[in-house]
Amino acid sequence: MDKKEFVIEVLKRLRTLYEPKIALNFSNPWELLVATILSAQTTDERVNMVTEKLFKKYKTPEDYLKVPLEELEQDIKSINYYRTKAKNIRACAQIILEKYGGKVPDTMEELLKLPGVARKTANVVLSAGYGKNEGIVVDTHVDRLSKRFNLSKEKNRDKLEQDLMKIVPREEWANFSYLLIHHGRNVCKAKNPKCDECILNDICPSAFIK
DNA sequence: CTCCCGATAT
DNA sequence: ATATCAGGAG
Repeated sequence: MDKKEFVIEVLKRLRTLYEPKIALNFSNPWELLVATILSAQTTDERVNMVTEKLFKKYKTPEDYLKVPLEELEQDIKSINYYRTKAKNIRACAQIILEKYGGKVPDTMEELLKLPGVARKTANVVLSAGYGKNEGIVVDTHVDRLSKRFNLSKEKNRDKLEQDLMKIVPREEWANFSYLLIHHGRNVCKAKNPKCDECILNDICPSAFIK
């Protein structure tokens, strides 16, 4: 089984366990952008707890600029790096209003110009927000599982993404990321992977070796 | 490579 | 008390 066949089989099996959907709650691209900025180094579940209240108070980019920065900080206080993230969200709101007429950009190039947005965040917005497959979301789970699957040895996230883009069929890019993220959180954990109960343990090159 | 930083599990 | 979680900027 080569890498491409391996990926197809992995997707087929993981689909029986999880929905290939992002775990973040949102109702439009702007909310998705805010949620994704908040999700850096933070679990999606915690982000959802915060955004449930946040999105009732703040609807549009303008709403984030109406209140003092300190107020926004308090509203996201239970999130990691809340000061940096509050500042980035406000700066994004400002730029999106001034440069993009209030609409979140739908291209990689423009998204990467936003503060607090690198390829991971941009790929989430493009795939989950706009249904575009410009790249593959590579977070810590996709990074770790790709290496355990021997799909790439790249340490550099951007280069790892390039490797994956050559192996995974384009129409599956989004599914690949979200299925691996779910499996990484539940079974193929960073520290103590549950290989004994993993649906992939008969084909995984790293099964049972630690 | 350092800084940003809180919640939850153990 | 300490480990774990899990991106981006400078």
